[in-house]
Amino acid sequence: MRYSEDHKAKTHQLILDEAARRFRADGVGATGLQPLMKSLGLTHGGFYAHFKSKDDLVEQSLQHATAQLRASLALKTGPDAPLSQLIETYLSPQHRANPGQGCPLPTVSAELGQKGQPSPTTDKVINNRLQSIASKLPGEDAAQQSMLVLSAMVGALVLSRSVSDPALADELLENSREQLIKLVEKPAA
Amino acid sequence: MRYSEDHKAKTHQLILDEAARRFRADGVGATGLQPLMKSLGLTHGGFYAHFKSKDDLVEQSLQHATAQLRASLALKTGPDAPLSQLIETYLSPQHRANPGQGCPLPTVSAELGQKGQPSPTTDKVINNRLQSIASKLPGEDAAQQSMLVLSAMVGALVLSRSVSDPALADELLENSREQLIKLVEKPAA
DNA sequence: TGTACATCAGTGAACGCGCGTTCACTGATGTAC
DNA sequence: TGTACATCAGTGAACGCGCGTTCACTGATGTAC
Repeated sequence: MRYSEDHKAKTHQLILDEAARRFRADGVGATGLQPLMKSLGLTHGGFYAHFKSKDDLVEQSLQHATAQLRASLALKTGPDAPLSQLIETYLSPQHRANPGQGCPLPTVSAELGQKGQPSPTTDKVINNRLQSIASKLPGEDAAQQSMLVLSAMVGALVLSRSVSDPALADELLENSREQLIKLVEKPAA
Repeated sequence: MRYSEDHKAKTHQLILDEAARRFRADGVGATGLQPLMKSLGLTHGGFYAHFKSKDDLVEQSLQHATAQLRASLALKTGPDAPLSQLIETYLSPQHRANPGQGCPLPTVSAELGQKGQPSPTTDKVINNRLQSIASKLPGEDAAQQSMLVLSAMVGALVLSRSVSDPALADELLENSREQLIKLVEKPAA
């Protein structure tokens, strides 16, 4: 059957949306193309009309997730929001509970890095975040400090999601958040 | 063939050693039991004389890695070494380059957490680390601060390993290390 | 306006592959007599 | 001391399964005449 002009582009976006969500929520390795396509009401064979390979989809999903996230962040908090607000959002229970809609660094990027297949897109995402953080930090070593801040943000999310005791998960998230905010508001001399 | 009395225990340890290394270096999902046993000169069928399942091996490997790490850390740095030394070791190029011998939190625990199958052993490892860090921190909120410190340590390692540009990987590791040491030596009021 | 043809997103069977797990079997050595 | 038997760590074929990928095919719609 032949479809309307923009039909293929729409399907392409549907696959990308769902893949970006699943890759972050369940992991790249644990996400099969067959179940993915089936959940969209499609058969798996058609996948290769849209993407060259699974690796291609992973790469595009990573970029897609980044673009989505930037857009949604721009809505919630303006570009000149204070750093504490960014930390508050990043280390929120909502973000922890919804990896599929969240930052790909603790999920997709970490998984690719562990496999020894890091993507240059991860570098871009990190550099972007670092710039954004550094621009909100006072002092001469804002660039250096921004790396510590980003590490703490990603690490707290990873740890909070790795733990089996919900109380410990909450503590890790809350204390990291509060201590980090305290740090960026009262930087050490 | 029948073997000497302690032969089975030795084989058990060999499997555990190699599994603990591979799970951290390559990931749990990417480590097959067949290649694992073959690399030890054994056939895969014999695996189930030693472990109930792959999940059982994962759990035991996580505990094994933790015990190994505690022993090697006790050798390198005494229990009353300053926090800066612990950070220096954790965020060293050596640790980043050798996940198979390193801390399981950024590797195995993170992977299990992402899959939604966190192990209580992870909780124990984290609690242990937090206590060790907090005991070396001054001030009343040492327990709260220790969570930020551990988050930063794990996050810096994860990010540094996720990046494709070696220069950026070095920067992330070095700056996180230096800024974190600066923080714990000159805590904010 | 009506008919023949081209297009191409999507179909679904099939491919080889590696996975975790099972199981009947092997055979060198320890034990019993 | 010599022989028959029990033990059991390790063997290797086989199981069903889901994976990524390929490919000949379908059929509704747009285009050409």
